[in-house]
Amino acid sequence: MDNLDVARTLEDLADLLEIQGANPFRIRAYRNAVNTVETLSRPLRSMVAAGEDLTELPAVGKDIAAHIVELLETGRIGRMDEVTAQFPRSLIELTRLDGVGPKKARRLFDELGVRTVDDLAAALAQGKVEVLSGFGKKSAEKIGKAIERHRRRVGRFLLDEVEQLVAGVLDHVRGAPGVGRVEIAGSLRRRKETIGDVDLLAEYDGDGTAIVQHFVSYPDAERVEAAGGTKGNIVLRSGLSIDLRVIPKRSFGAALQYFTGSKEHNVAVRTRAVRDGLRVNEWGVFRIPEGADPETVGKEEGVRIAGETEEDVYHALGMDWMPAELRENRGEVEAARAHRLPTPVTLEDIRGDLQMHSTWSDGKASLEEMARACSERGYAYLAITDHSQAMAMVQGLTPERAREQWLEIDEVRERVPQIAILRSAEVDILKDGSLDLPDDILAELDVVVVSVHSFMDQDKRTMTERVLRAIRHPQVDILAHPTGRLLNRRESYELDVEAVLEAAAELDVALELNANPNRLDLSDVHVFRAKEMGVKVVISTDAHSPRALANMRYGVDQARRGWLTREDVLNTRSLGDLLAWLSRRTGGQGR
DNA sequence: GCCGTTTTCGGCCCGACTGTTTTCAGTCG
Repeated sequence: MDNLDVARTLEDLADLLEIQGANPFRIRAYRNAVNTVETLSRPLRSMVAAGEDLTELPAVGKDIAAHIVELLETGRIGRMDEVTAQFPRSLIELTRLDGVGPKKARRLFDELGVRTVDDLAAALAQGKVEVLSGFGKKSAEKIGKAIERHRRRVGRFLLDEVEQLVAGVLDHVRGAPGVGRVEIAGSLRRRKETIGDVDLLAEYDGDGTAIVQHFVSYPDAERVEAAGGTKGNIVLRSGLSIDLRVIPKRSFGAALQYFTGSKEHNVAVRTRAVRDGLRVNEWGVFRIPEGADPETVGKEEGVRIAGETEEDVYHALGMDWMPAELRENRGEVEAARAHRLPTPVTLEDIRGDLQMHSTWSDGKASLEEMARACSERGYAYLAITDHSQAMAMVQGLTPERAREQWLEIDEVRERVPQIAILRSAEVDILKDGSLDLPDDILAELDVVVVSVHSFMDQDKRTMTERVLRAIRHPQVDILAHPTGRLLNRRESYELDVEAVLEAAAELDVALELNANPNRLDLSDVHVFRAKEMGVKVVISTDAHSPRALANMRYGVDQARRGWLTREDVLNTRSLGDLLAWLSRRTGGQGR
């Protein structure tokens, strides 16, 4: 049971309490605790084992701390059992349907005995839903469509997919008559690894109905869900839902701040503002007059002190502006007030790419083409990391073929002298943690990258020991895609990431942040933890073609979400500094 | 249920849209 399991359980409990109709503030307390647990970099299990007091954690008090301890020790929470005796856990899934929240889920259960999405589909088919008071024909129709969508959609969208889908919509909205700035907000602006739906903002002074109408006329929109004077929503054929808000110029910064989120970040910002006698909403920052009842004060009443730009909004609250990637309520609000925000690494800081494949294994382009493509990107160095022999299906390198490849590297070095080509390989970590190439070959590589590609179903202890053994090998420099996850497709293998990070810190082995948008492995939370523990991170594309070298930016985005600065990322270093690090164990010899 | 520069009780972020209402509840972000 890791932190995410704990978070999921507490979240389920919050959802069930909401269906039960519990005090909304109690429900919020649970959700706040979920956020703490989700973004906690250290394992709760080891904190409990070390006898640490969980109530020290933000939003975790006596009761929730006890729930967590109980869950870790027994695998259950008594409070949860009480609630599920009354309301089945499957009701939570109902609330995931668009248009169905906790109140409707409860009424469907109480009045129709609906327990699952399938039950609900059956009840709809029998016409039982539309006759319930408060539901009606349109609601029933909407829920039916939500069920279809729910069944079709397996996961959230990947960043690169969303970018392609949104590009056309952006162009379309920018063509609306009289529209000013058009910006992306939401999780897409925060560069989250997966995206649920997209938020766009358009600047326009006046009645926004015409802009919204233009937006919802987008040719690839399969459905229009909403179209009012300030907001519209369309769903593309792919199932991606896109919101557009029309915002007057004086409020554009406040709206951008608000709709960028995250929700947790905004709650923290607004709570902060309330203490200073300010009200923050998507229309601006307002000073509420002394003695006024906040309940009766309108949305734009009081003295406007900010709103046109995001910078103004943060400054009005005594905070520094921060990049959107930091806005996850992981301490950035406090850091912004203390003027201690990190300066996140940028794409321009990257000096080289330390994982890519060529036609020597499963890459699509020759070694020379990859080198030239890296040079065109302005890099100072690259490492060619073809697979090792265990990956026989992709013609992984045997020791003999590795030596042949080095001859070609020598030739390409002469033809492409403007960039340093490092000898490397993505060496398989075999079942028992030994490496897939002999030591004499490893000794002649400039960079040794290791990774797991087989026996991914090993239990946690075995897998962790396997990886630890591999990185203890004195020639190893980088552990690639450390958890093996594929977003929306494959969970990470069982691995004690904390133990691996500890060992990596001690051994001075770097961990890769794989920039492929399907992987983004490490996660932002793991990246954050790596930084805390002083582990170096390498951002690599794992490119199998020149084109895929452009994925570097997704890795940089993820690194920024993990608060990494230029200094934390190994491949921002100059070639000389990188080589110096690579020879850390041989005392500057060889290479 | 949590929390404290309003500190151990009494607060807790805020607004838009939809559908079913006849003044508002529910959902969403």
